Amino acid sequence: MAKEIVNREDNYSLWYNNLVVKADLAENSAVRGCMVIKPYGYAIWEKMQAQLDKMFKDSGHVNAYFPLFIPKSFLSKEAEHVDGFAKECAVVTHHRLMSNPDGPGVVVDPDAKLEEELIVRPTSETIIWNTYRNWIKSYRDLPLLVNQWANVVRWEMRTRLFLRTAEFLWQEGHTAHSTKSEAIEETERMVHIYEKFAREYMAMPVMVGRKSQSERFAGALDTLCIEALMQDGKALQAGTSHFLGQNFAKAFDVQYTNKEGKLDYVWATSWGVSTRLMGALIMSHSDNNGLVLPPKLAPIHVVMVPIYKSQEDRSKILEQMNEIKEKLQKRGLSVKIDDRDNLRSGFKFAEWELKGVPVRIAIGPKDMEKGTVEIARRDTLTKEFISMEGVEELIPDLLDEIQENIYDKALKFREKNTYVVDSYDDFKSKIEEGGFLLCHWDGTAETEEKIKAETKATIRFIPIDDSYKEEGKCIYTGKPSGRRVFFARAY
RNA sequence: CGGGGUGUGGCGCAGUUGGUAGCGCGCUACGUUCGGGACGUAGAGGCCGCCCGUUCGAGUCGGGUCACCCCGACCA
Repeated sequence: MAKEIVNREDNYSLWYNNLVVKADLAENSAVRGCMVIKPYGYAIWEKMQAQLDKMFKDSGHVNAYFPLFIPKSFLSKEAEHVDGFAKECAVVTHHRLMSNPDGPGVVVDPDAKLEEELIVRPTSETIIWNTYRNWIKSYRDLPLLVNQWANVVRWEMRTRLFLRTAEFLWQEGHTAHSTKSEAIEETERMVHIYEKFAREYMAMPVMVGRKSQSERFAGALDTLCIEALMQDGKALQAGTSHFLGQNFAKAFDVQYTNKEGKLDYVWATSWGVSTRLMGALIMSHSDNNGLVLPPKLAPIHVVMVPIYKSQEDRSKILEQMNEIKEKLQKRGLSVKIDDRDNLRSGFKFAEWELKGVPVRIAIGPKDMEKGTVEIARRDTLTKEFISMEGVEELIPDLLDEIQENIYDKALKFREKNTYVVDSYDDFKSKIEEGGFLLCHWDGTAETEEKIKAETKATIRFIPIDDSYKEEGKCIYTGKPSGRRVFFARAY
């Protein structure tokens, strides 16, 4: 299955390291597991950002910014929360350096020790809720719907490019509501916005579900998620939305006066997606020729490659290309003419395929004679000659078609790799092939833990869709179960 | 944090019994090429991850350390 199409081992460097979207891991020894996102890769992130930001604002949210440093005492105010993050925190202890009295270089000035250590935010619930205490006094201040675009640091034991870097970029929404039901609605609204973004923009089909208790966010009462299946058969959590109950309001004493004039704690949610989405994008669509970018997120929609022998031909063709480029730009497309004179066209074809540009237009002397252009699609790797006249009218439709085709392909892949499994023996053999396994589970953390220990598979999510409700028996214990859940090995 | 592996020009690698480094790609210049990753000629580019040790002499041997990759435990 998956491994025949794309072998992750082989393509890892092709997709990430050799490439464009590539992130060099920083060579400085002090910076562990961080990434440098090159301009082309960052352009993809900017596109994602712009679209998500629009979707947040369209649903009533606003942006704000909170400090990078969190006083250590803040983190310990919510017991479960600190348990979840304590093991992966970067801690600031001093605020000054001095020249080394015993030799060259600089050392930390021992006199500059901070009275209270600062934690580099692994997530911002604590510092934000500490601020919300002063922002929320009345029911008229609610709901408070704030999002932050930021970087966070989690000192993970093991890092992996894009999927789990020590520092990553993300957005984190933190909302406050006067009622429990309103907060739950918000939690659901946001996970569906993520689902829509993944489907419509990333061309990535995702399942919406609920995390089991053991996979829940530290400090949350409920965690909803979007979960995608990568081409190597492993699942990837691509975004989460948490219902935090009144945990943080109580920990930071955020109370408001309700319509009846009584004090009450507010209800909270938080939700986020990160640069992990770029890993998801790459691993969902790429093939052995490199990246395949969905047109809606591609920094360059159309690349134009001239083919020529003489400088005369070259300038004629480039002139023609500029005309087409202008027409395409008027339709809102991003177009690149690859006019580099030192490279052959074949090399350029391969290079732009590696970068995942959805459409390539090549024009040579023969085209100039016949009035045609060669159009190549990145998703299917097919080429055809069409009339130069009116090409600008066809390209937008073609891009839409590519966007759709990439989605369909990913959806078919997931459907083909989702299995209904009713016995534990079957489970153990199927899990080796990868994919989602849809099984009955008795609902206990013990069973989940045992299955994980024996097979490395975890419950990715409990579907919230009622169509998965059905009476059955747990594949492990045989105890009764009211619905099927999705198991997979995950990143 | 445990197990395994790797650190040598920008990238990918070689380097024998220890004797101050080589190949391919890329880069620069010139020429010939140009419809799917061109070729020739001439060049430039390296405190061999870092520290300590053994030795007359260390890329090579020993110890330590840091980083990265893979497999676990942990996690977005």
